[in-house]
Amino acid sequence: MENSLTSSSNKNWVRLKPLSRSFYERDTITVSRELLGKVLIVSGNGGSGASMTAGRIVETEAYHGDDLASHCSRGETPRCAIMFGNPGVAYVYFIYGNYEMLNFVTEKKGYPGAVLIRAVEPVFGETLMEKRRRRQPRKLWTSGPGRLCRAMGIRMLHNGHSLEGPALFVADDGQRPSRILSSPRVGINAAKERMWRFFDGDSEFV
DNA sequence: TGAATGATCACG
DNA sequence: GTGATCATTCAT
Repeated sequence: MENSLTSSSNKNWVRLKPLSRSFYERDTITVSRELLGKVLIVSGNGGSGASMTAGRIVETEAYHGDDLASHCSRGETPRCAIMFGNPGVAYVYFIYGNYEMLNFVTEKKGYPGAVLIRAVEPVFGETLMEKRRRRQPRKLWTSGPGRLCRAMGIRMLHNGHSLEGPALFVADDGQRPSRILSSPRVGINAAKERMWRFFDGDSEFV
């Protein structure tokens, strides 16, 4: 017998299909909201063995071209060039000398947009997440953009990687948050009036 | 509350 | 080349 919510079988998550490019090729704010409740699935361990982790997205932030807080607010630079490119691609950057941040490129090619993934709830591969997050309590495994990248093995090598699978993708398993809330973005000084942080109001991981 | 830690970008 | 800044995290 398998319970779809509690089973630890890989197959439940592996069988999920990646959302297609068209999901991402839309308004960044729409994509930010619709990503809540979807499942992020990451496979591979930098060549050092098989691994898979999965987490339900519970917190996102929108960034786009007409936005003083965006990396692309002053036009195209080497780092943010990927935001001008194809949607449905990972934009990963390294910051504060320590942390990777995972984003998904949105909007039509030529207009820069991305969604920052700020928190997920672990749903698969928790043993591996715990190991990667060394002794931290469960709630600190994936609550925060740097933490979730650590827990799920997301590195700079994922920058530019397609989100149409199989190494890194998002899938819809039918679950949706019952309450979506919004607020100003975290750690941002510019454009504070924009309520472009979206989160699951019932999640303990935000 | 502040240190850690290194890539990025604007400037010249 | 230089220095200020940074979509953070963790320990004090």
